[in-house]
Amino acid sequence: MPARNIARLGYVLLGLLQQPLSGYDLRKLFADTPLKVYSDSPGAIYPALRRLEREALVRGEVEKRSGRRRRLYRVTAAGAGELKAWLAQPVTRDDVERRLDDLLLRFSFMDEVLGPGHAGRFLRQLESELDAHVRGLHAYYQATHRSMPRSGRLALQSGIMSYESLLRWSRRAIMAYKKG
Amino acid sequence: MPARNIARLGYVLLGLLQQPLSGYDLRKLFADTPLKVYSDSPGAIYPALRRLEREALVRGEVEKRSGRRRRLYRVTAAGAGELKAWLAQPVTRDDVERRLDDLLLRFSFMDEVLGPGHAGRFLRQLESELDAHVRGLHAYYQATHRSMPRSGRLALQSGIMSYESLLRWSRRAIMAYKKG
DNA sequence: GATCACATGTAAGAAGTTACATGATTCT
DNA sequence: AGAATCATGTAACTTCTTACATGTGATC
Repeated sequence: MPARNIARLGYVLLGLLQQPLSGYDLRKLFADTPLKVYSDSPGAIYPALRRLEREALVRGEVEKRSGRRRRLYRVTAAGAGELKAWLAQPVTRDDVERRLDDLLLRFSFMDEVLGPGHAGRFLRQLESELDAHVRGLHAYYQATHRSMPRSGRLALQSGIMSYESLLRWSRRAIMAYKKG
Repeated sequence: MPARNIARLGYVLLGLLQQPLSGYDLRKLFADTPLKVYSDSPGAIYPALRRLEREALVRGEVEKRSGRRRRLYRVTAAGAGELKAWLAQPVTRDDVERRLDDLLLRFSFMDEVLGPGHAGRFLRQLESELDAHVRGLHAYYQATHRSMPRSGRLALQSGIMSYESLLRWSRRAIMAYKKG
């Protein structure tokens, strides 16, 4: 029943629309906050909202009051279900290796949407996959670093350090969830 | 004269083709090494190689010997020029905020293609922009963390920590280049 | 009155995804 | 002989980018 094709931006929108917002509000979020990684271009956001509306995952209504006309979007029950299904997916090795940003994005919505219990489970899965991946990266480094140019070697080190930093974060976050 | 439209994958290919490789070789690199972040799908790689060849940035020749026929690609002088122009761009705040992966990718090719002097300058620019961005993130955190749900706050912390980790890396890398 | 911020859209094109398709060679 | 791997490609579809377009309300 779920398994619609929703692009990453679609999930970002579903997550942010926990409170009703207009396309313009969303653009400002993408322009002014650390959500900058997502495009604030109208050519991305308005069509994405229309797609979600076509699938009945959000519903937009023109707001009457307050001067300018603007279309306020709200998540429907179906939309909330799609978001939950996305958030509830297990953490795979492939996610860690190729879609790390998605994992953090999912986590950022998790407390509000699925509750702290699920966020804790997610973090433990993440920690385990990160740990395994870091080991793999170290092995790869050991096997190859001698034959790499200096900047390539340093770039690989930066990738490893960045995964290690996220691993430390995940452990701290697990502690934060244990404390309640 | 440069300023052709080359997608990220195009630059990855130009960088890797410092040594002659086939499309299949490239796919294996993307499948088996930390370059996994790039797609190993034939529907991405073969068309990308053809585009580069159409622009005369690479040249592919069918290798005769050794059983199977395979098309080995080499970078042309024009291709090397495009790669250098891309690598030589200054590090901007926008790069740091929205295209961090590109910056690391560029750095990984820099030593071989532009030499250590340029790599050192790049690192100093990167360190400066990262430092400024980390300050901005801290300010944003201070201003907003009280009104965020726990998982959102933790996700933001992870972003900040990851930039801080890269900042520390950049300082270490600068030292490595000073030592020669 | 002009300019800026608000607010929403469309069109053309680039590039990636998934899935399918094909054939050669090597291995068991 | 059959399976796995090598090796290259295409087609349909989705989504994003860039650029253009339009109009309103608020501010100087």
